[in-house]
Amino acid sequence: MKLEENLKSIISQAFTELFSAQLGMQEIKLQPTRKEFEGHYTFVTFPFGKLSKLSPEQTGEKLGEYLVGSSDVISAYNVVKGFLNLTIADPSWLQTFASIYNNSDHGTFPSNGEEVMVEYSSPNTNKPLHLGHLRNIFLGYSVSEILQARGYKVHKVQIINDRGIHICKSMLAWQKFGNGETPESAGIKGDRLVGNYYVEFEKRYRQQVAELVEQGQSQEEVEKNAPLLLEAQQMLKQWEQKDPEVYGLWKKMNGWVYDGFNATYEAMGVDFHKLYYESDTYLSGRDEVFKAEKEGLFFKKEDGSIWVDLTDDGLDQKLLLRSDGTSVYITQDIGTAMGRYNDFPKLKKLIYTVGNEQEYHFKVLFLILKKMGLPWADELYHLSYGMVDLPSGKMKSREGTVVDADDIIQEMTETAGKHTEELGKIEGFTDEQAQELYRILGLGALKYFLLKVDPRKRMLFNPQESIEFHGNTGPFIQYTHARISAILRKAEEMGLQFSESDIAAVAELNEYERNVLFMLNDFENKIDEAASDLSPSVLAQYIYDLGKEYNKFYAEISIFNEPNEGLLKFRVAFSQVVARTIRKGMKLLGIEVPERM
RNA sequence: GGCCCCGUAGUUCAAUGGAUAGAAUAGGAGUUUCCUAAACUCUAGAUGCAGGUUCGAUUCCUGCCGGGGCUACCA
Repeated sequence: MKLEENLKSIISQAFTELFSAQLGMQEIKLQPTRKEFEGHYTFVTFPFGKLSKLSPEQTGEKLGEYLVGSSDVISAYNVVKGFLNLTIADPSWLQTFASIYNNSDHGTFPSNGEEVMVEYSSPNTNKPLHLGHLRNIFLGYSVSEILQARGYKVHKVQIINDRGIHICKSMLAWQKFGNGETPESAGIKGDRLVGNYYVEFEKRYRQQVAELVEQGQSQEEVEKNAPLLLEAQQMLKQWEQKDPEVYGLWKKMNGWVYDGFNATYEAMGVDFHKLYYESDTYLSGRDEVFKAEKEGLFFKKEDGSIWVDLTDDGLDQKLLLRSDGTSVYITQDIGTAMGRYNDFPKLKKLIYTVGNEQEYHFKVLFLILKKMGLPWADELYHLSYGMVDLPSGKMKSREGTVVDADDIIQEMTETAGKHTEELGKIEGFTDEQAQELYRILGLGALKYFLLKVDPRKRMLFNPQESIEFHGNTGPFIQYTHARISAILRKAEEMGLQFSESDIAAVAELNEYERNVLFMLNDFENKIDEAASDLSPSVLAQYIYDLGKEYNKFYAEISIFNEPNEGLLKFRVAFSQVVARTIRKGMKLLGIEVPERM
């Protein structure tokens, strides 16, 4: 039985015997004892005065006395006000350690038979990926990993916004202002090439608008009627009619973009099981809306446009189909959601990883689907995250303050290389090994930085200072792992083999060992918490704390100076479990961990 | 205007209604004969304001002040 379960059942039993009161295991909450007090687990007695008919202090005393007397799991207790602090006996810790050591699946839950879909990334094809996408991508990937460890079957998907006026703008600019260059001929990534033409279009368009305004036309008028814009709109119509030339160009340029995106995804170490393309789905949802309108769920205005009225739910009226019968964004989303439950009928949850500026959109979407009576509408979830700000404020493409994803990954890698070389850490590394290490460190720093913050909150990213490699960072954890790996290598050379009987040689644990064992024992709880909150930050903080505590142990204890061979073996095995837990935890954040650095 | 989110050390972030509000950085002082000093040990420093709910509030409620977002027949 797990340590905490065991404690809870003993407490429950104590209530029955001492106070003739029934207290279910679920009502018993244990929290880690604060550092400044003696003990490991704390039971708060304030709420149970009614059951014990005693003051909180007296309740604590009675319970503590009973617990120490009736079980050898608890070796001591103390009461401070309404807090009963319980000290776990070393043999119980050692027993806990043995069971974790022997369970190589520690940190992986058995399958729960449920399927979930996580949508993330979902870029437009007219712009390269930027810092904001990175938060999205790392978050979506990590959440997927966490849910999988928690026992779900996870489908990672993205929807690619591959059609629309924006891509036509890039295409038009490439046709009119380009020289027929390709990613190969220009020597740049395809997504950036296409993005450059989008920027080119916007530049020329603004130029044209300015010229026309100068000639006396009104700004508002011109913005809608500038010849360049009309041309782009014409192109979109041709695309919709599958005009061979336009369609061919669209395929070609999107192909470039996908090659570019894939290179970036690969560099980031993320993947997808299935891609949805908006060009396949943009017509879906229309029929359903028509149907629902006939059933009276939606209403039609005189001009023929179809709307949903959400004023009863505290929201507005929302357009679903234009007067000409064409779809808007949300109509497509209705269709794609239905399509997904069609593709995967067993889906339990559908999670959309999308920035919090779209909270209103998803609120409306989910409400509409619910009104349409879809049984799974309650299982839709918007995994909303805050923007990534720069010290200069918000990223704005117009002001050229957007931080490009490829650039930042490269910068981080270079910074990692610089630090590593300064510290003289790459002795014995080949060039390839060194480059690989820099990649792992740079990417690890970046991922950890973006994931350690509560996803819902807006956060600040300072590219100038780059990312610190000290303190609460990815490289700190990676470093800890590399240190432990060195110990394990040495232990292997010495031929040290831990077996459970070595535990007998451990007379007493030290403070660090107890703290670390407490945390190791808590690993699965943290995964569970991260999975139910859909928040990798919980886990990131946990791994950092674990690494920090181990570093204290490391600074204090000279493992190989230990004359007691059983104790030595225990400490090696202990280190081994910490390393394993760090690796597993970091994997759930999508972060690789080196053996040496 | 309406709706939503956020205000915590100089800075970046923590804290299922629980104890003396934690870390990390930056500042000050230390620790390398020994398993990797990207480490460790001291030290100094914070809940926007005003009420309420209760044994107890950073957390829940109300008002105010500050910051951001959404509120398109764009995607």
